[in-house]
Amino acid sequence: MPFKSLVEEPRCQVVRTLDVVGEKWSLLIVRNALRGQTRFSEFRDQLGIPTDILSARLASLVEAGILEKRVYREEGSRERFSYHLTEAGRGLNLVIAALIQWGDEYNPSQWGSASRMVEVGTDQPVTLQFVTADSQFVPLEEVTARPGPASVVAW
Amino acid sequence: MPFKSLVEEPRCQVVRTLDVVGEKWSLLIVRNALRGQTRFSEFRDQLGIPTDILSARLASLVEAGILEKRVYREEGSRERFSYHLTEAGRGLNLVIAALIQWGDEYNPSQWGSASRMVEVGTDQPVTLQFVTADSQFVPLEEVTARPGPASVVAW
DNA sequence: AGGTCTGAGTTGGTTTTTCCAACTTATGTT
DNA sequence: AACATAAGTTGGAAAAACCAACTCAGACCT
Repeated sequence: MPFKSLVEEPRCQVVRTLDVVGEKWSLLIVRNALRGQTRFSEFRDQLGIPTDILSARLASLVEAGILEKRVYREEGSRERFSYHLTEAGRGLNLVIAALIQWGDEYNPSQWGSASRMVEVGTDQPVTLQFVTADSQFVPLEEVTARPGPASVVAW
Repeated sequence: MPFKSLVEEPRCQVVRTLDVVGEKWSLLIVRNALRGQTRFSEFRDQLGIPTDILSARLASLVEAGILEKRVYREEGSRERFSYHLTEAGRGLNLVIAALIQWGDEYNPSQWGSASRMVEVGTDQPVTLQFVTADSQFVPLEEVTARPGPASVVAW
């Protein structure tokens, strides 16, 4: 657990979120889960992650409420476990999409994009935009962070 | 450098982006830079990061084109270095905003939000939304990833 | 000229994570 | 009974992070 303090929950959302998904491999597991993968062996084979780390990450993602551990049984097999995204886990496609979009824009690969975000029904590509409450688009350069209610002295 | 391979640049944007900002502390340095911090001592004091790690991260962020190292001289001091976001670095406020928004929604603090994203001129709060090419909003659950041009077998 | 201060690091040694390969466990099949 | 398989565990090596102490180069003071 990279940034967690035992005495006090960190105030900053960035820190709190990175507590949950900032460890190595965590977001990649979530990304693969968003692609529909649910099993230990799928994550292991697709990501090439060491199995002890995978085991630890799955446990901490379950504990963080991002994955849910379920029992399944395949024809002629014993019971096994699978891992399914919760609503909070599915919410992380916001973060994944941001990483994809930044990578496409500022760190493109010579081979083009490996994945695109699309609307499920229509397969139309979608992008992330900053939007005000009255649905006005705001360019990225015109957006900044300000201290909110929970900021006491520093952020 | 967490995920980098020397023989081949990874195809997936998520992996490529995490190569650059996935190490511990990197995104927090960027976040503080977005708040206007530029100096070694500011990052050190605000983040509480070990100085050798800070030194290494600043160097790798410079190398990745996210920060730019500049010389400055204060009244009655010798020349020193400061670190300024490049355009690519400023683009990371997309990622920071996604982390903040996810944290607010799925992992809220009892003290409320420590920071809000706002439009610079008006201070109106902004949120990240998925949008199609013809400016239609798409709810998060209706968005998924699909393989793009650079995906050969797996993603 | 010598001593002190300050920002920005570097260095050496310890602790924590990650990695890797080999092993285990609980079934179900042959 | 022997073998196969998914889902892990375990032990030891390598890498990364952490911490405290130290350096370095100019500015400033006496």
